Amino acid sequence: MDTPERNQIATPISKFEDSPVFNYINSLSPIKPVKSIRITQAFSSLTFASLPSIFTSPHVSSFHKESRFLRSHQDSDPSNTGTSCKDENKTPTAERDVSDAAQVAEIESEVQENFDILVPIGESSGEPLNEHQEFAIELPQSLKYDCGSPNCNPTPCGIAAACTVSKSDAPIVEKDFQIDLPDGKSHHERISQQKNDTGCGWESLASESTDLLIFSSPNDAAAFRGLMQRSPDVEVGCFASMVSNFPQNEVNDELKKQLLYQLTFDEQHEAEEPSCQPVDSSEQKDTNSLQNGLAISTLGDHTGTYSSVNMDNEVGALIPFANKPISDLPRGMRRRCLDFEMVGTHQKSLDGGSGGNSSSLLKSDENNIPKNKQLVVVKRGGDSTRCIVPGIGLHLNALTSSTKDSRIVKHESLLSDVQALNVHMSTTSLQSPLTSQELLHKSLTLSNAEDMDCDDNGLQVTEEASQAPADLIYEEHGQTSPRKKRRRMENGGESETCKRCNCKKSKCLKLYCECFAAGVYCIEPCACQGCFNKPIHEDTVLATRKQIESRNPLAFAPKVIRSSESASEFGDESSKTPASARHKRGCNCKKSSCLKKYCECYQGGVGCSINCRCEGCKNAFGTKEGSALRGPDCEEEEETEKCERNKAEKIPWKMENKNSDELNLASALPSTPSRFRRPLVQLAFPSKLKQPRSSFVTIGSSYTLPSSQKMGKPDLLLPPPPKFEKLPPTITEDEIPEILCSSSTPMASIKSASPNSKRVSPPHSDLGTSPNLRSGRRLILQSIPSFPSLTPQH
DNA sequence: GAGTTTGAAACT
DNA sequence: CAGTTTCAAACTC
Repeated sequence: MDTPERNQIATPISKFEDSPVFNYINSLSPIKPVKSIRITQAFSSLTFASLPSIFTSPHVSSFHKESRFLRSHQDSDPSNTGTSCKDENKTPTAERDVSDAAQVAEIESEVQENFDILVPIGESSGEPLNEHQEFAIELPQSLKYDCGSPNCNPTPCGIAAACTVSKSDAPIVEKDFQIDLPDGKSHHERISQQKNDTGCGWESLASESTDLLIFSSPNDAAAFRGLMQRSPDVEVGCFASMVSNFPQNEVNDELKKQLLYQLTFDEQHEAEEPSCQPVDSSEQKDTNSLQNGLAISTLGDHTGTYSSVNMDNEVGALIPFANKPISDLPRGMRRRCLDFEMVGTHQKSLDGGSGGNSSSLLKSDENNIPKNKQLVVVKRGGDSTRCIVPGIGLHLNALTSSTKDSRIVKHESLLSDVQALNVHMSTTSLQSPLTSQELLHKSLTLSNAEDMDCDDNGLQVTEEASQAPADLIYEEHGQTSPRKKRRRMENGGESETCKRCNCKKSKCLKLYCECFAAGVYCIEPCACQGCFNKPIHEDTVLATRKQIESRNPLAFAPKVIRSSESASEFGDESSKTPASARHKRGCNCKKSSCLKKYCECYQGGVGCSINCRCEGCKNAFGTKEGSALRGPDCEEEEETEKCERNKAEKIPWKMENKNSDELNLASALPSTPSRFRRPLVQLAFPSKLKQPRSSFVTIGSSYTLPSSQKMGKPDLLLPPPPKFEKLPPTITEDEIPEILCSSSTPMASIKSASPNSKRVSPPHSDLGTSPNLRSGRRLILQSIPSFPSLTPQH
């Protein structure tokens, strides 16, 4: 789609330049390096991205596609994998190549280390070729990123592409790529590709995942050009990918070195056109298809790589990202979430054998990697563990409210956050590799650190909000029963994250299923039986969804809406009581008096309204009678008072949370990643907002939990808060129509929303230090389709 | 952890 | 649209 890629990560280029590797390369190359300028770019690209549906499905389901890709790729190109290496070793020339490759590999690894890029080194510490192969997968992504980012200097990418294509003997498919030359000029380059092997790569990329080629069209690129600044990270990634490829490609050392050098600086606008030439000369035969094929699958992983760069080198690097408009980030991440979640989940299982599995894109070998560089092992396993996090916002928010208490986060929440991010990414072409990566990387890094805490579940989540919003460590060690997790979440207060259903008969294809209702795939932790709500059954899920929507278009729409103005401003909101939000359809409680979570209103943290048909309503957030008697205006006030009274007795936590949350949001969001996360949450919010259950939380909902809750110690005085102690996911009424009406395409939705400029933050706008949470959130709501669109996004 | 309660979702 | 059934979460013990 149109998603521009951004690299928000401020790459430590300077560091790179200072590194021995750099010097070495520099010495080899006639080109004189210019001191790189560190660019912090605000990520606005996301804003443009279309809102992806939670279900990555039709369009997205990058995961599936990726998987397919990998499979096909492998099948078609067996030589690319380990076999190729063996063959090379057998031949004399191969030896030389191998040695060269090894040398290059060394360099590469060093370079990468310098960049703190996560690399799949693990298995192949002794096998340069393998390592390279693994690296090779990055190339496609690099291309993607470069191409994707408007400002990004595509040269490297262009080169890479050219290389890939140049040697193909097979029939080729021509594609137009816009390449920005170092001199700043852009022109179209016709790149031919192999149709057979490569075809799967580029073509697939183009056709199947429009995401990958974000700016395949010049127009798009131009459109976004102003918005985004190319980030060094991207370049780095490209660079790394390129380098990795060389050995495989049997590129001669000189060329390799030169290329590396050029690539490195290309981004800095110092690259020279000649850089492409080496590529031409280089021989890329086998790797083309592989690289291309992997490209899609690796996206998620890549993200991680980039993030890692930021994370390791600079905590502050994340900031730029954080500053980006909320709407932007989440989206981008969504798509990737799927991949990432896998990463996080599988980390532990790396040893197990990701091995030949195409799924294992990134592997890190601790031995090979410097301490501070945590290897992220990404194992792309089957569909099993994908957790789409419904409530990223919550988690993130919770995380952001850094405190020791917050530190221990249920990894579930973290996962969910990450996943949610991934989901966004996956659904939208826009990806902010950093976000997902950051999370993962951070989590990984932290996991090593002493800070980690282990959950009952075995998931390890560590959060350091104080340091960086993105500092989240999550690791899944084991699984626990859904109930346990749920409990945890409740206790911890971050529980909204991942939904874990326990469906036995519905196959998770009905609204009974919380996961399905939330628009997320079931994940490993779910205890569901005969679950079809998995990426592998994407078609089924989508079809079912459509069917349900056909019956009830609002089936997946948020159930709780916030009264129009309330949300506009933090201050306002903080003063408002839950009553300002209402359950759209109302509840039908008869025995629970709307005082238990059986009641959707209560669960959602909102008062009952005239729409409710409840009997004996005693909703602590506002009774039906109360709302009926008073007008909306009075209602709020009265309810507020009422609520306060009630809360004091029954559910103080709610008010407290809300107020504090919002306040915190106002104060804390700016600095924390949560800002953008919130939007994500909403975006991610599936049509159905079961707040308590889903992790999706409306902005302000869960910013700060009482420390006790965070710690997992609910206030004793209070009744068990609804799952979302935070605010229930709510959306303003005026927003709802937009959301519902909003087309699946983000751009369109944005456009429609943007007229209400107050709410929408310009994509390019730099939130900077003072992000406007509201705007971000609003933007999300408006732009995001209530439910993941069933129709593929183009 | 098993069983019960509850109300939404689904079905008729 | 109303009544009934099914379902899974919420709750209780």
